[in-house]
Amino acid sequence: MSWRKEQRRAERGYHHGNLKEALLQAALGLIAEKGAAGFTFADAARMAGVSAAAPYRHFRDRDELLSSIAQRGFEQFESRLTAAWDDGRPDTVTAFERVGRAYLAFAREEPAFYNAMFESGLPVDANPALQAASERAFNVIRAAAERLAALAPPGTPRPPAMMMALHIWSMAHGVASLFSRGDAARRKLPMSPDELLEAEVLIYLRGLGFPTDRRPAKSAEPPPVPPEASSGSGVPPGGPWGKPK
Amino acid sequence: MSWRKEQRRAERGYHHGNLKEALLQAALGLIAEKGAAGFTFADAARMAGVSAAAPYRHFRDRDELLSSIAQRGFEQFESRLTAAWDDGRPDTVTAFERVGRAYLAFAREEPAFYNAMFESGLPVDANPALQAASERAFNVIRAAAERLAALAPPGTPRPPAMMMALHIWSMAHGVASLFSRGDAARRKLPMSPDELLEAEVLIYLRGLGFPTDRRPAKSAEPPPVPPEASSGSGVPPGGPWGKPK
DNA sequence: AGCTCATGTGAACGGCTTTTACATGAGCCG
DNA sequence: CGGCTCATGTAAAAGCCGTTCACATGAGCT
Repeated sequence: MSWRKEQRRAERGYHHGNLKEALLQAALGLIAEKGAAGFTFADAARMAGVSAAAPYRHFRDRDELLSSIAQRGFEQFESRLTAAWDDGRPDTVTAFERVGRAYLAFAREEPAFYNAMFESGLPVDANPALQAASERAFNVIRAAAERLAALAPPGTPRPPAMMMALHIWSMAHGVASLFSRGDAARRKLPMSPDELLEAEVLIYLRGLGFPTDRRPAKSAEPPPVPPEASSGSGVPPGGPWGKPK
Repeated sequence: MSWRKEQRRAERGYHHGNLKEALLQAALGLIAEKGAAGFTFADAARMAGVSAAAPYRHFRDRDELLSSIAQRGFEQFESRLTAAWDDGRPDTVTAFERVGRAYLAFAREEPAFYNAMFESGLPVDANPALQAASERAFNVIRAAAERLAALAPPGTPRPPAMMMALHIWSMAHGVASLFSRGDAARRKLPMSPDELLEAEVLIYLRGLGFPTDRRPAKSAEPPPVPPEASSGSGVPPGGPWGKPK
């Protein structure tokens, strides 16, 4: 009856060799399936082929495993946002919107990370490393907002970059957690979450006085790269939303 | 040692008399304290002074209790949003922003409900009654957006009300779940969550072409009520954000 | 070859969820 | 009033999980 476990053991020996990593991977899969709440320490151990007590050699407790995953998640998140931002190329507004799409893409493609980071209820502030990682990710948005704010049309008061960053973050997180994940994604929407967020951001930027109908703006921005005939996903003609019937 | 339980029993008799309600209240308190994930069926039973098996006479399982709470939450939510909207008085934009503040206020003041509704991970779509309640609440925002959209400045394409409603919802939910609750509220922000959301909505509405500097707009809106010298929390002079230094 | 210590095991404790058989007593019926 | 019935409660038990502890194993160093 227990030949399974014995065989497992025979295959890999008494010592696993890479248990910590195996546990992280197992947990990632389980969280993606059943959410951080449904994820079980014992299940991860089973999946790695070790006893229920083994994980305690690598993580103080279940929460520490979760924190480790959230930590990695923030790091990957930061890296993806940074890549999307691409230092503002080919122009600030285009790059800014690409960051928004990257946010949603991450939430969709890495549900386990996203869950651990934002929906697991673990106290980010209680863990300095975690908090720092979270802050580094946010700083990508913040830096992008900074560049954008610097381009504010002359004559109008310049919007605080920090505020813009918080606004953008809240929009992206709102769309992701309400419409882009799990079964909530099944709400019938008139448009895809990506389109929804893109329109939202465009309208917001327009509210700040940024020209958004054509990119790059014909304003004072020095194009770091010759503008390509970009953006198959750019603004549809007639504004950020489809043409009204 | 067990005089406690015996005494409890002596006080209220073998039958509790109102266990279902007592369990709901207990659960509400527990969820507010420890989150939906940390909430325990057994704990609620203990708090109500009954055995661990008693709750099963009133709820199929732990999830059904959670669903009941979410259901009530959506109902109260709807009622509070409806009150805040007040049928668009004294003017549409003012009322619209009041709905935004009511959203945040609900998230802050009823953390247990909000948690059960949006953060407990229970499948809203799987429960028709729950889904319907959720939809009714959203419809308040949707109706408000409808009224607002009808006031779109002439000459510009009229924004779809559904899209506006989804945008506003995502902003409110984003701000609430990132900045307005639990320990995440401790992120040092340059402004309160309420101010943050208010500015976000105002900038967004401006992006749609709505005049937001003074309310009621001097546009075509027929004021249903003589405009009061309202809004101690209205737009500060100089735009939706504070004056830039 | 032998020692040591990181890593893994099994057993055990307490707590939770859920089921089952049984107990209680409130409300109804004659 | 006496007795029946059934909703509502209880205790006990099975199965799972998290966590701890004493003990086993074997990889790597000397």
